[in-house]
Amino acid sequence: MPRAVREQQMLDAAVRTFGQRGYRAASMDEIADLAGVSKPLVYLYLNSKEDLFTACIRREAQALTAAVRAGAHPGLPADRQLWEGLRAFFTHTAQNPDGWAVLHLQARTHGEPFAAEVRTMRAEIVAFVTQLILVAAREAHRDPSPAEREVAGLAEALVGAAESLAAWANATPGVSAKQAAATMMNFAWAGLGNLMEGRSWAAPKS
Amino acid sequence: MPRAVREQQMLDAAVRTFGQRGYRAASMDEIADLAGVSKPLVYLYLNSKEDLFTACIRREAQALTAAVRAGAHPGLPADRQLWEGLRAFFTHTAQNPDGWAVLHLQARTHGEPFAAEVRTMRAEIVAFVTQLILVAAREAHRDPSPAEREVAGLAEALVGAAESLAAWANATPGVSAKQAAATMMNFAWAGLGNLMEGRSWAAPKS
Amino acid sequence: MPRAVREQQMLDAAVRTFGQRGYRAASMDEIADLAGVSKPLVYLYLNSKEDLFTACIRREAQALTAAVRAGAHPGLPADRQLWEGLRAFFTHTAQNPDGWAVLHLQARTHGEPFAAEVRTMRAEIVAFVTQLILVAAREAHRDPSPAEREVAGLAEALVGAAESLAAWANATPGVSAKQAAATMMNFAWAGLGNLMEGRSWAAPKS
Amino acid sequence: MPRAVREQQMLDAAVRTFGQRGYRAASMDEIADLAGVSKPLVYLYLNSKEDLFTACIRREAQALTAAVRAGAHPGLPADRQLWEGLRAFFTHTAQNPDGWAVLHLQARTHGEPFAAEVRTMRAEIVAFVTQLILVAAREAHRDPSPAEREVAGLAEALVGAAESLAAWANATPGVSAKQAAATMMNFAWAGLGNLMEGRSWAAPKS
DNA sequence: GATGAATGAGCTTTCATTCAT
DNA sequence: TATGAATGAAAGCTCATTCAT
Repeated sequence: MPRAVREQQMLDAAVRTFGQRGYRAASMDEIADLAGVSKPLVYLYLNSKEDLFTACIRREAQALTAAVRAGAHPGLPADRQLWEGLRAFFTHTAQNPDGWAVLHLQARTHGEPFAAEVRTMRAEIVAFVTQLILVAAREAHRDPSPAEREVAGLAEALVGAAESLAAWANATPGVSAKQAAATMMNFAWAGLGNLMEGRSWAAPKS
Repeated sequence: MPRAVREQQMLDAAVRTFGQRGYRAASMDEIADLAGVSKPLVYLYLNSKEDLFTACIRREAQALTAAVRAGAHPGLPADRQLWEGLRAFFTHTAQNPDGWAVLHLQARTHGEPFAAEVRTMRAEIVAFVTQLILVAAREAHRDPSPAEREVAGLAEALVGAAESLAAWANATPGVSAKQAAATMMNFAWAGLGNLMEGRSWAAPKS
Repeated sequence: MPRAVREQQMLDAAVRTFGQRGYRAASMDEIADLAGVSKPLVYLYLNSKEDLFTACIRREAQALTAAVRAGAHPGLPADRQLWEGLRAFFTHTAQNPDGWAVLHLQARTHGEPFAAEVRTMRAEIVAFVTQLILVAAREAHRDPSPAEREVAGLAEALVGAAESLAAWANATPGVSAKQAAATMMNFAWAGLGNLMEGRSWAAPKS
Repeated sequence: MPRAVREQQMLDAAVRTFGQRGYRAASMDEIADLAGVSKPLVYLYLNSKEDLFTACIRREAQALTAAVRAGAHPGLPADRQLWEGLRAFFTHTAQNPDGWAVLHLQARTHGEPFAAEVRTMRAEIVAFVTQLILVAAREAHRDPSPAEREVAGLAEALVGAAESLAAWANATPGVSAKQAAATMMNFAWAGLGNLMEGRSWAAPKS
């Protein structure tokens, strides 16, 4: 059996095991068994548990960002792009729960080589959202364009809200990807709209 | 040294170790060392690694919800309550990064006895926010009051956004708890305001 | 509470725990708890686990040999003495199962300081039986008296058979001490009787 | 080195260690050392200390019963079968003192998973002896055949006596298996002979 | 006379990793 | 390309034992 195929089988088994058991609790034995190969072969192809986990994170991160970008076509208006991106995100996470668990839970929880990997992916998504917000600001002829830090914070909040809703949608029966995306839009777009118009909530002086 | 004091020392050490290393990677040896006691004493007082971790989660969850509730005084108008609750939340998480890591990352990542513990706490906070939204709807004389599922989704999104911002604020130098709270309010309040007035973003057909 | 009384309570607890759990599996914690005292007191009175176990063995050995000797009055004819000794033996072991477990199982199984203690007791009983056999030989005017080694072997066999029957009687409902003793007499006395008369089973050559 | 061979080496080491130290006092470290392998290999092949001990018991029980049955050929008259069985028994126990210690002392002393294993083997031997006694009764044209419970008790006593003599023969220099068997026959056969003829020792009315 | 507080040492078990083939 | 055989290192947990009071 060709190496590339075997490797994908191993990564499949690893994502499933890491996603369900966690990085430390997953054993190379179990992964090799699930992949239907012997342990030395896993080491031959993927070097070490650390490298294997990193490979899982990379593959799943790639798949997720690809899905989101594929949803949001550059030509559309900003709100439509956001809407499509969110739908793609919720759909992908619902269909790849183990991959999502690896990215959202496991990779961030197990320290440095891995957290960085996820930060990179997350930064990419946050950058995508940020740019969307700036496009929207331009579309609304907002002048001057909003402060960078403010936009960064909003993008973070938006992504965090989406992540949280993904978990909620997965756990709550009867909530579809589309509904989750609609909730996100309702929640976020108005707040962003206010930003466009330069209004903001007035913090009390306390 | 009296038992109660020692127990708190142990919990301090455990929260720090679990927060930084994760549940599996943290060793009882390291925790005992950090607490300045021998391992058997940790077992004598706290029974097992599992029980110790659970005790950490409970203590930190209690502290966090107490802080949030102490911030939001029931007499105030809803937006003010939300604002104060958010400030308390960001302040607490900034001051207890290890405790926050235990609750937000570790406890959710390491399976069933622990995840349930955090779900309980999170449900409490989500319920608190939900009720705040409903109060706001009443204050705005919204009629009929919004659908339960819709409110639940928004509360989830709001809490998720706040969790995400907490991590961002901790990691980004120069972002204060107050600023994080302001970002949250800007992000969320207008969206909620739209909800109050019955408006919503129109999802495209497809 | 006077020391002597406390000590007996501790020995009671220890015999029970050692008898049921075994020497290694019994923990000083459990013994102290069962005795209703704190662990340091057990050490103050009985020094160490080894000494405590030895004290248990001695007390139970003493009680058992005393019971057997009390049954067999020196004045009676030899068969009657044997009969009474056996009855006393089966009665005592049935009434003190934990003590009997300590002597018969635990003490012999856990190596040298302890096995010697039981060998001493057993030697005493074997000597008693041996002497009984010799008395019987004299009563039967057997001349010359039987070889020492032969008698020793028979006594060993008799004691072993009795020990085995004790376990069987304890485990089989409806078998009384008296019935066990009768079985022993039927089994043993005739064999001994043959010995008295100088007859023996002819081993085939080969 | 092939697995089957290694496993036997491990069992050899384990029988020796368990026989001399006892189940609890024997450490897996010592067993692995004595077998000339590392500890993980012992676990890989034999699972756990409990399983290892059980495997020892089973192997030794099998070997002992096989030896006894191989000695007593079904065609012979009952007394001759008994004689040969006893010789085989004493020979085997003398040649495998550690295995005999495992069966006779350790397995019975350390509680339930193990004691049952030995009870099974012992029941098999007692059944064999019982059947021998019944055959003898038939050979002697005894009518009616003796009561079941009586025979069971006698078989228990006989086996117990043999077990005890085995220990004695092992501990007393200069006592051969043949001599031990002769002592047993002298002790037991006459008693059984009385049984055959319906005679019994008359218990005093107390 | 009695105990709460504390520990050094040791145990069973698991796991990532590597040879030799 | 693929694996059966093997291990160093470490982790969770328990226990007999001792102070200080």
